[in-house]
Amino acid sequence: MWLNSTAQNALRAVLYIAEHAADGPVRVDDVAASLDSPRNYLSKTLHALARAGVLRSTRGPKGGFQLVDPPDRLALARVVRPFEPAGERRCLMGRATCGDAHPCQIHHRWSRTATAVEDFFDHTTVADLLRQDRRSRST
Amino acid sequence: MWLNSTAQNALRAVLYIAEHAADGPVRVDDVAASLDSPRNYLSKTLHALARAGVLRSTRGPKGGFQLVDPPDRLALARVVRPFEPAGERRCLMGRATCGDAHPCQIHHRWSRTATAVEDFFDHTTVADLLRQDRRSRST
DNA sequence: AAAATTTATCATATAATCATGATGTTAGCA
DNA sequence: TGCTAACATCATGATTATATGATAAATTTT
Repeated sequence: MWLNSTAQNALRAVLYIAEHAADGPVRVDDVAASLDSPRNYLSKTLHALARAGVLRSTRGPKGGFQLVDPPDRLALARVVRPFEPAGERRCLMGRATCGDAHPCQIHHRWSRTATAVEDFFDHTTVADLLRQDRRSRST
Repeated sequence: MWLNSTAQNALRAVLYIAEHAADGPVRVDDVAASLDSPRNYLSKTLHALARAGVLRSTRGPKGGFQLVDPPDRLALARVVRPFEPAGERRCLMGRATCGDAHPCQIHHRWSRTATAVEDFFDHTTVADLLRQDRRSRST
């Protein structure tokens, strides 16, 4: 499960930036090297996060990317959402009409699980990632 | 969330076949018409389910697809698994090394949610879909 | 003002997913 | 045997996701 690779990179990049926040703006090249991820593609990804209000970018020497909000105010949902397909529906079987009003056969049962996942992304913050025991960290 | 469209079609197709099991084998053309899904692509999908032991196909007149097992013995996981990317890992951020031994920063927290999703697919059966109130059914 | 550093963007390439149309293969039946 | 109904498969195309390389634009430093 089940994030696409762009969203996964976004999470890892934001985490890296948060970890290095003390040193000022973090350059794309540093993030890319750390994640072993293609530079220009990552640049596009970070730019998308800037448009989404998650990161702030500054150009020129000493430039780079910074978090807009403190880590405990940054839910993972905000990092991940810009990379989800546009009008994604929640129906397990992809029925266009499915919803609380016209539920498909599995709607209610699936809703409980789907809500659990959404809650995870809404209530887990970047601060939760930073709090982890450093011994179990890997880049 | 967030099955790819092939897996969604597979679920809908299996459900349709289960609903029409009494009439004998169900033809691809009937399933395709009911789902408004491309015939040949669906054929490939159903064939994959046959290879996976979920469906049995018979050719020639009066042929079509049937469930191999009764609906209450058919977990959604079996229907969906053939259409998941091959060696999918469970790490939220896609780290190759992440696991119970070398957990990433979010591993334990995410594991609880991921397990809930896996349990849903393992323990929900096609029979659960058939049991639904017919008034709330839509094809 | 010029040079250096850094993000932004464009054009293009590659791979995977999704889809279509044509043709092959199997099985029942007259 | 030959016809027909049905699944199986092949060749190809379209779309989207992922990636690369070149260039533009902005900012700081000298």
